[in-house]
Amino acid sequence: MSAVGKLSDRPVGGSVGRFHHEVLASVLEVRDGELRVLLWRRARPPFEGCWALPGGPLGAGERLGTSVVRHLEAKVDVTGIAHLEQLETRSDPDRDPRRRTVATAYLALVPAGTDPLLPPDTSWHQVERLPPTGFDHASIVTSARERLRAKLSYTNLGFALAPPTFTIAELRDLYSAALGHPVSATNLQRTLQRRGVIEPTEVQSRPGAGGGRPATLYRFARRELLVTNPFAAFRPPDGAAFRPPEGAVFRPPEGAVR
Amino acid sequence: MSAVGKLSDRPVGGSVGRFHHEVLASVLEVRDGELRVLLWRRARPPFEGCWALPGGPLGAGERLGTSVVRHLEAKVDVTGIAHLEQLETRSDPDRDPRRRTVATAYLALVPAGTDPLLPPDTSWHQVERLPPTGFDHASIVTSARERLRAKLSYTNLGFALAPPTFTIAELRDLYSAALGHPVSATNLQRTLQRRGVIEPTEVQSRPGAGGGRPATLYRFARRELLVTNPFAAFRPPDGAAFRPPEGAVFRPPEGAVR
DNA sequence: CCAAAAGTGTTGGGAATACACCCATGC
DNA sequence: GCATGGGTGTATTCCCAACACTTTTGG
Repeated sequence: MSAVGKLSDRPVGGSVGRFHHEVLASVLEVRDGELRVLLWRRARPPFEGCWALPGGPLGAGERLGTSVVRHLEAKVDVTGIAHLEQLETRSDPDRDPRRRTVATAYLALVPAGTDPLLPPDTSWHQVERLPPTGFDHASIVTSARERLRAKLSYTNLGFALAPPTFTIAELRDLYSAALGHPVSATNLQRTLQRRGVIEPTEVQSRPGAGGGRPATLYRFARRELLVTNPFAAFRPPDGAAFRPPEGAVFRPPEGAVR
Repeated sequence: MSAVGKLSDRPVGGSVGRFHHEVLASVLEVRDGELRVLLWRRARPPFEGCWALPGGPLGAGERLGTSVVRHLEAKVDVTGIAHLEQLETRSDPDRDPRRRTVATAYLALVPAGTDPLLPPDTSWHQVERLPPTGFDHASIVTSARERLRAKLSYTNLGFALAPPTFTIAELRDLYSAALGHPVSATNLQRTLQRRGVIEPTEVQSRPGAGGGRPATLYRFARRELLVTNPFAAFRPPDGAAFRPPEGAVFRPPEGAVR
C-alpha cells in the first residue's frame, strides 16, 4: 500500500495544471439509407487532407455543451440538432501532435431529411466506411455510433433521427440504418407503440404510383430523451418502493439545443 | 441559419483556451449492507467542513485515468480498485468558486470486504444519505450510483463489488445494497448463471451456528467488464450477420488498475 | 426431530420475434 | 381483378419473478 496521508486540493506548482481544452462533435444523421457523420477536410497539417470532426477550443467562460453548439454553428444549422449528449473526454498526451490537448466529445443527432447548407470543406460520410481521419476521431465516431445503438434499444432516442411525422416503413429504414442490421417493421411498430414511444396521427400518407394501402403517419409521443426499458433484469419486486433514478428523465445537458 | 463558413482549428487568441483541469473519483463499496462512497472532509474554505470527493489536478503529461489513480493513492490502496471508468466532465464556470475548473469524474469500485487504511480526514458515507458536500460533488455521486445500477443489470459488473468467492446469499446482499431494493437470491442465481456470469466452485462454505445447509461458493467467470444482456429489443434477426460492437468488451481505460 | 439456510422445480406473465393473413389503394 | 404495400392476429420462444418444495446442515 502506498503512503496514506493528507492530500491538498491545491495544485502543486503555479503554472501546473492548465490545459488546452477542445470540444468535438459527432453529428450523426441517416442519409441515403446509411448512418453518416459530418466531417471536414483538413487543409493544413497535421493530418493534411484527412477528415476530422467539427469542434474547436473551449471558450474562457463557456460550458462544454455551449461550446459545441457554438462551434457547430459554423458548420450546420444548429436548430436542426434534436439531441446533444456528452460522450467522453480524451486525454492522451499525444492525441494532438502539435500540443497537449484534452478533448471532450459530444454526440449530436440530426433528424433525417434535414439537409443543412454546408461549407465547401464539409460533407457527410458513412459511419461504417470512414475516409482517412486524423487524430483519434475515428474511435470517437465509433464511440458515438455505439452510444446511439445502445440507446435506440432502451430509450425513445429514435425521435432525434426521425422527422416530425413518418410512416412505420420510413421509421424501420431509419432504425435499420442506425442499428446496422435489418429491422422488422411489424415488430418495431408494436414494440414502440406498446412502450408508448410512438403514436398514430389522424393523417395518412398517400400511396405512391403502383398503389398500396395508404400508411398511417406516426409521431413520437415525446421529443425528449426518456428511458423506456429501464432494466431487463433485477427489477425491483412488486411491493418495493422504488425511487425512479433522476437520470431517467433527460435533463438537457449544458448548452442543449431546444 | 447562422453564417456558414470555414472554421479554423486554431484557438483564437494566444492565452485563450487553457483551463485548470481536475479529476474526481466516486469510489463506491458496499459496506455494512449499504452502498457507500469515499469522502474527505475539507479543512479549508471554500466549503470548509463539508465533504468532497477525492481527486486533484491533472498532471502535465498525464492521462485522466492515470491521474485518478495517482490521486487516489493518497487515500486508498489502489490495488483494491476492481473497476474504473470515466463518468462525465463538468464544466460549469462557477462550479468552483475559487477559479474556473473543468473536472472529469470517474467511477471506481472496490470489492466488499476490502478495508483500506484511510487518512484521518477520510471516511465512507451512505450514498443515499450524503452529509453536506461541496461543489457539485453530490450530483457526481448520484451520477456514479446510477451508472453502477444500470450496468449491474446488463453487464457482469458485479465482479467489482464482490470478493473472489462468495455465497449466493452474500451476493444477493451486495446487489440489494447497490440497487437499493430487495433482490431474490433464487432468481439472482439463476439469471447470473444462465448468462454465464458466475460459476460454482468446488468449495462449500460452512454453515453458521444454528445449522443450515452449507452454501456453495461461487465466483465470477470473468473479472473484466462484459455486456451480458446486449439489448432487450431490436436484436438482429436470426440470419443477419451481426458485428459485435467493439465496445462490448471492456478496454481498460486510461490508467486502469489491474 | 426440529429449526435454519440453501438450492431446485414449477408455474405464470410479459415481451419480443416470426409468420400467416387481412386491408386498402392504384392501375 | 390484381399487384403493391400497410397493418393485424397469432403462435412460439425466451426470460424472469414468484413460490412451493426438497436438501443438508447444527443442535
